[in-house]
Amino acid sequence: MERQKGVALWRQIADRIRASITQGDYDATGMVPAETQLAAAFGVNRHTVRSALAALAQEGIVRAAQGRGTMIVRRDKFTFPIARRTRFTEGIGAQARDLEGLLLSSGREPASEDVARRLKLAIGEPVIRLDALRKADGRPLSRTTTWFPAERFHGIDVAFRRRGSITCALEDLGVADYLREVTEISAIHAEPDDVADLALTPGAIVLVTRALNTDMDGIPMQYAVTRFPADRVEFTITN
Amino acid sequence: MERQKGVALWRQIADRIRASITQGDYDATGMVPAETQLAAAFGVNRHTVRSALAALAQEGIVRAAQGRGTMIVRRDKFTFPIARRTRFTEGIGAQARDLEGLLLSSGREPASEDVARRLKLAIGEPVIRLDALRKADGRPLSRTTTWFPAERFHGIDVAFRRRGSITCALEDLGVADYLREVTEISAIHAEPDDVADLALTPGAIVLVTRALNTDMDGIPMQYAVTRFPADRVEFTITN
DNA sequence: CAACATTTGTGCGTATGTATT
DNA sequence: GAATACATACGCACAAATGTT
Repeated sequence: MERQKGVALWRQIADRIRASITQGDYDATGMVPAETQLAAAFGVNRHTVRSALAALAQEGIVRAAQGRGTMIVRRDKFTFPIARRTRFTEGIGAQARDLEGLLLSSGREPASEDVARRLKLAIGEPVIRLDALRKADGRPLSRTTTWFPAERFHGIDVAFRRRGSITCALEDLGVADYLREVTEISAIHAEPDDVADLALTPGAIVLVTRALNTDMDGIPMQYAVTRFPADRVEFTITN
Repeated sequence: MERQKGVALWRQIADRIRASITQGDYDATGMVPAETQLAAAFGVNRHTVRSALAALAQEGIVRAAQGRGTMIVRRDKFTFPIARRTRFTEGIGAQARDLEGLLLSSGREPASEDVARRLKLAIGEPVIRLDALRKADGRPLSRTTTWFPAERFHGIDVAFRRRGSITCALEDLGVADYLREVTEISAIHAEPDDVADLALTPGAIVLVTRALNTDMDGIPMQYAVTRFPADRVEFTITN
């Protein structure tokens, strides 16, 4: 391996491996050669190859598995539409064969500063919190924490557990329709909880949405913070 | 350092340093202690500390500088509104003291498959491409590549260079108003170009928007792919 | 200006642990 | 169980950047 001036060896190697992957050199096996082989091929120490592979893993291009090797990752994304009538289940609907919504936990709690501000409640007023995980074709697709004013939406947790969908649960509570008022989107690195819940690798990207839904009269109804694995989801806003 | 079963040492150390940072232990200097000091404090090898710091750097919490140390990063985000009338300059407007738009390069070229589809042109029809960098208060805020149908928008490159804003440039070409038809949002790890253009570190997150603007008659006018540093920007969609 | 100490960056060698085949 | 392959951790050495003397 020739040393380019000023560019670390492991970076050069990462670039070359990335190029080989996109060029399809490893398509036969779908795997990158073993670290020892790469080290020999490039004439560097195995640690140097590991630095390169770590960078690629962090980019989500490859995924190393202890004892098996380093696999090349290829997956396409779900498109999640964001509009005035945003519905999770309908939105993803046709893109997956199988959708499920799991209620992880729920509870009644006093509204935090953030939740109170969004739902236009006083701080400390009771809200119902739902923690839900949504899966598409068996793979985690989102992790939502959502809050409802407690008095108006008593029983929403039971309804959600039964129906597996917020929209359906709200129907059961007599809410025929609702609107998405505002959505905030940001992106961060996966935190330990995300790694666990969304089956991500540390360093993966999580898209975070903060959404406020109102009833047809414009009264705040639901505030939801949802975390999506960025390698499996993208958003579409149609105006 | 006690070894927890099944959790790598460097992860435990990363968690402890992160906790110390959020707790404000290092606020006096705004820096993390030197690697050798941390290694001694935790009773581990310097490489182990480096793994931990690398993870934190990758999360954007710290930033290491050769010869100086590892600084704690603290910054807040610009909010970029996405709506039917989305205008970059107006959108960021009040949030920055100083906004500038730089034309990096421009040219006339045949429409690629992607560009042609979005602009509803035939593949190969001439389009004008603009590469622009936007800065807020001297810091790169976005990197846009945008395409216009060549015949209708002849001279847009000159106009943009003069005005530093797409909206103003379009005004000069007689386009008083336009609408955002659709916006796609995804998030990826920074690529080498992003690192250079947006002054990011490798491993940072880039928010990518793909937007189609039409004129008031709904005719596709501009297709833009914009890359934002995720640590400096978030999006708001108001329905 | 030069010399020096400090601090992070890179790379190699070695050893051991752990998961998979 | 044995072989293979990735994961973690330590130790050493030197390079490169920075700040100080």
